[in-house]
Amino acid sequence: MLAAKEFRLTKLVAASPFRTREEREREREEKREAVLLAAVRMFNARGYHATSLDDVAASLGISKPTIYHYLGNKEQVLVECVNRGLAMLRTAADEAADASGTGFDRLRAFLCRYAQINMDDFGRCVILTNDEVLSMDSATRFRARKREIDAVVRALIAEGIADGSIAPVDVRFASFALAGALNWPARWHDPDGTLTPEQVAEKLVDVVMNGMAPR
Amino acid sequence: MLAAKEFRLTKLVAASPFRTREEREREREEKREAVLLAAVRMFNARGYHATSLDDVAASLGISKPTIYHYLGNKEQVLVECVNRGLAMLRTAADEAADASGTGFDRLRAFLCRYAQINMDDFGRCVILTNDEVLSMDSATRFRARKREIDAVVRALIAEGIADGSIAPVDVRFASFALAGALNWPARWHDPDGTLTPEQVAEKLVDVVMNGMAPR
DNA sequence: TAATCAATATACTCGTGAGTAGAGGAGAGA
DNA sequence: TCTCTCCTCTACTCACGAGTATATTGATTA
Repeated sequence: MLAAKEFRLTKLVAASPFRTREEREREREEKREAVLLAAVRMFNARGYHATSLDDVAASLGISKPTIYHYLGNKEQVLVECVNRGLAMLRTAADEAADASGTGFDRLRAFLCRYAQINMDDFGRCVILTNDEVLSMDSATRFRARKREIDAVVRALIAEGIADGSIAPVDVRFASFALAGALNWPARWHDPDGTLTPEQVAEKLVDVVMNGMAPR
Repeated sequence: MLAAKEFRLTKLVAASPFRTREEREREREEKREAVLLAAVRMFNARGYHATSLDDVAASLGISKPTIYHYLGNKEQVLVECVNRGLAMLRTAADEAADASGTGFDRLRAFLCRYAQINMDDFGRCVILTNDEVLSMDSATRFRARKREIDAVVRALIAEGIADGSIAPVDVRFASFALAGALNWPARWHDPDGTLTPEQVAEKLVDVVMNGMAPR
């Protein structure tokens, strides 16, 4: 069995319709991910309540029970989507915490990444999902994970104030203002537009870091 | 008839259960407004789709057909709510356009008012309502009215840049960033919290106008 | 080769919520 | 007093969408 798989891996034979256990598991994963991607795009475009799993299934050319074969229920579909977005944010936050440089520079770098994630399919979903649509349980976990990200922003601001690279602003309100400014693209950014998420992020972060007042 | 009303207006008699035509019309208006207020609060708290008109009616101690007696359908309820919010914004925008002072000062004053409106019941509704929930027709009008407000923000920024009171920022992205930062309280502000909308608005505007960089 | 399992479909159930039909009661006006 | 209009209700209809029961097919395993 192992020999057969090794042989096939050498690509000496055409792709076989017979799958090994790993291949089947990988395919299952791929299908699950495809369902989530199709779902998150429709959730983002039309809203969670306005999107039926029949619609999602149709967009993939499958039927609703197939979705239920891969995911427990509609809420779990949404939860998996926001979890992917939250995971990206978490990674970015961890990198910011480990980075070196002034508070200002580290905050700036993190915010750029944060804004970019908010223009990703799964990242947008984190912003567009209101916790009222979730069950109490999921909503609690969701809020907790968002709070973790916010805590990192506040820590970075505080560090910047401590090292003198950031003006002595009100940390709480600064984090609210930054979050709002950088979450907003989740609602207006057009992925087909001329500007890439990187460019949009850069420009927004410039404005919010420097403010309006001439210096 | 007129004499009877005049007599009653002198408050020489106790309030009568018999209504004049004007009183009846005013009462009808009041009831309509009460429906809208109850509806917008539930829409804001639980989302438009998740709120049934049965719920709204129950919160007023009436039945659903009574709501239909005052308003055409569910979408019209929502449209009337956002129109009230948009009207407040429009008024604030007109005042800003007529005000005197530097671009910076006028922008600052307008943004404070803008942020406060976003913490009002009807103002929040403007932010929380995604145009996908509206019919194409209503959505088009909605977007157009929001664009008018945005145009005022951009004009104020441009004037500020012209008169030197505002740094030469990218007008488009500055307006996006400001809008995002000041719209966000619609999602997190707690009306029962310790800070009034005025205080919140003031603090947020401070942060976004001055930025993070030490000056 | 028989039994099993994975993937998918069709065709349901069932609850919910928008919107309506129609009745009743109460004040206004003739 | 009779009628009209306004307000409100109870009791529906109807569509939609979440979730399920069950059949089928093809591959896997014993």
